Amino acid sequence: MYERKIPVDLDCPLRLTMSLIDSKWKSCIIDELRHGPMRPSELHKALPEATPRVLDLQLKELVEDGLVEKTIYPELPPRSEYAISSLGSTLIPIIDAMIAWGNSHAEVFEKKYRR
Amino acid sequence: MYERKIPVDLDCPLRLTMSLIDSKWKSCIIDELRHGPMRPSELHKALPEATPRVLDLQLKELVEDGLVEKTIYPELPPRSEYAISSLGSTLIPIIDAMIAWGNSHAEVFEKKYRR
DNA sequence: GAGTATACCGAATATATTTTCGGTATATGA
DNA sequence: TCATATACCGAAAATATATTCGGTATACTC
Repeated sequence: MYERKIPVDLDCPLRLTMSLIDSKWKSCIIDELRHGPMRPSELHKALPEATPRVLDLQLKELVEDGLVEKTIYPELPPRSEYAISSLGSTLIPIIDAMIAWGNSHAEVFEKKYRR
Repeated sequence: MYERKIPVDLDCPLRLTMSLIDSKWKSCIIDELRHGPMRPSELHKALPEATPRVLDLQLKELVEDGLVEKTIYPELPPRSEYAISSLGSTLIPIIDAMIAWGNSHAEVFEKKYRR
């Protein structure tokens, strides 16, 4: 996450949690990684609406925050894998709750957000 | 929420849920309103880091999304109150889970985000 | 009459975030 | 030799979001 001029008060536990997952793709990335480690190219196939660049940027932040772990294999062509960390996996119940909420209430927002 | 040029795929339940609460102040607003209806001026006192303007904008979106209900009292000076709706209250377990997570892991991020 | 408080809103500006584009490097296969 | 695939990154542009400023209107108190 970029540094804000006026930094958010992260003493608030809600703000702290939100700051870790509230970007456009982070929660989706965590949701994808729950089933096992993935390479960046696999992640892009799973989330085709996200550009490789933005996945790269957000994976980097997730690693910095300790929610995801990166493994580099010294091969050519290069290979790396990203896996959810034990800290990151503690967020899964929250992700699950949001998925369940979205499924339960999708109809309410169906018309509103229909493309 | 402002309309995106390339609209997000809200068929994904996770993205749908996130889209409703992932702005800077919405989750905080919902958290404040859980204890009862509040007037805009009260909300601003409770969340002094948020400007009245941004609270106004985000309350408007929360009302549009059906998560918050607005009551206008025909008095002068004007008075209005915002209350969490029954739909909005179904988000409270998610908010609670995020608060609990933030409390549990605050130490991990203490140094990182210390001002 | 001047100051205060209320809720709300338009518009310009500032900031944050994402996207787009192109480039690094190296091995493989056609 | 040329195209492909891999992961990654810098920089500019585009977009999204938040902030700042000032203004609307009204009734109250001093």
